[in-house]
Amino acid sequence: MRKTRGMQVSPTARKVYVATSKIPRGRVSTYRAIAREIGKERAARAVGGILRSNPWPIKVPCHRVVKSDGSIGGYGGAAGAPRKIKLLASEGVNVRRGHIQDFEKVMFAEFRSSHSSTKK
DNA sequence: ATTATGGCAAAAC
DNA sequence: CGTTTTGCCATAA
Repeated sequence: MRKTRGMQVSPTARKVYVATSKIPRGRVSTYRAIAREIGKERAARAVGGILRSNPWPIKVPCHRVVKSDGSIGGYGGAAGAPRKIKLLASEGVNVRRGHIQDFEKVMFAEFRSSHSSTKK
């Protein structure tokens, strides 16, 4: 993502937004997967909090982030869920009874280019 | 600095 | 499957 003049977020938040932006259209990822990607495996909850105050609702597709059990998760307030479902549906991801259909197939977690960087 | 609060998760029932 | 703990971490107040 390009740097936005005058807008600054904490380093953690920045990583979250960057990772989220990598989720392709028609796929979804999870709060936990993102937490792992940013190097804080147990910060799934914090990731949710960060996405909640997403400064770039369009550039950062926070609607593509769901819970690790495939259930829909939140979006905006309690009234946001239906909106999230609709957005996903418009990208080809369907939701039934509160969870993502074929979750395992649309799940995305390969943020880093596949060449395993086992060490750094 | 300290406390409270979540767009969560895993385990225990 | 569902609900209830318990743990975790970044924010907001």
